[in-house]
Amino acid sequence: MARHLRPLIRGKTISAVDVRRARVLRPTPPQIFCRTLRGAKFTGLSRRGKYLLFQLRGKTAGQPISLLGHLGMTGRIFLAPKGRRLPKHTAVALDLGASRLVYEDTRYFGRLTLDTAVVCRLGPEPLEDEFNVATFARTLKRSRQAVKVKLLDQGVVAGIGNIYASESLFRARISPGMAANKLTVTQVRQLRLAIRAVLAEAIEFGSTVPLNWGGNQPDGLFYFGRAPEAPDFYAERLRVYDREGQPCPNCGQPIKRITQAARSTFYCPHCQRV
DNA sequence: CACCATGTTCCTTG
DNA sequence: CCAAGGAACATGGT
Repeated sequence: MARHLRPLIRGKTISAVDVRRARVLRPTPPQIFCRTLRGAKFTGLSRRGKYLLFQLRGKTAGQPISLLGHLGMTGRIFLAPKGRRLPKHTAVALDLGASRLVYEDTRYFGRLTLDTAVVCRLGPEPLEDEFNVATFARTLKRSRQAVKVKLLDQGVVAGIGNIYASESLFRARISPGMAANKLTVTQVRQLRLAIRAVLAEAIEFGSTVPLNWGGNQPDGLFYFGRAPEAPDFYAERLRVYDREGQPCPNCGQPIKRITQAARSTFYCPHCQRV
């Protein structure tokens, strides 16, 4: 998403701010949000974990502004022509001249805010050098929680959600119920590599999906891999997630579904025994 | 009607 | 102080 949007918004100036659901700005007050962004210019866009970090320069003093975005479970951010009708669950629309940057979110779980405090609580970036075996092992040693549940903790390593937690453990052949502090160093090493491979592949997949939703596109959520326009070979992209009862791609035994911390976990009981 | 859903944060309990 | 579990948030799909 960051790679897709970066070139589209760079250099664009916000001429008007339309907030339709103030909830997604939390905790920034709507007034502050609008006043800060009106007249500001986009200078860059980066990502940290699941967060998008928009960089801008303010209207009056050209002061640097950080705008933080999170898509929650159902959020989408896209550029649409000004004339087009906004989708039903549009939370914020930023006027950029001929086009608009639209943030829409059916469930309004996501955020678009000036408060960037959450990013300093995030663990290492999984694809950077800071995510190393020593740190990862030390963090896991401190917890008796099931490793699957621990992977959802963004303070351990940033950016793994419920889908890729199951996928990573399957790839590492580790049982999701295993206590985090019981993993051997070999398993920690395998898990780290699995996480990297799974996420790198997911980003690669994302780059093949057209993200130019304009409200008239299918409701594809690109990271779920169900966008109808996605290339065919990605149908098999997720090996265990949402595949209860289907044969394991390794051994053919049926994939199981269990509940951990009130979330679904999918795994192969044969391939992931320890 | 019941149950499920890609995420985070707050509250309670230990 | 921390860990862990559960509810809450809000809407839509099956």
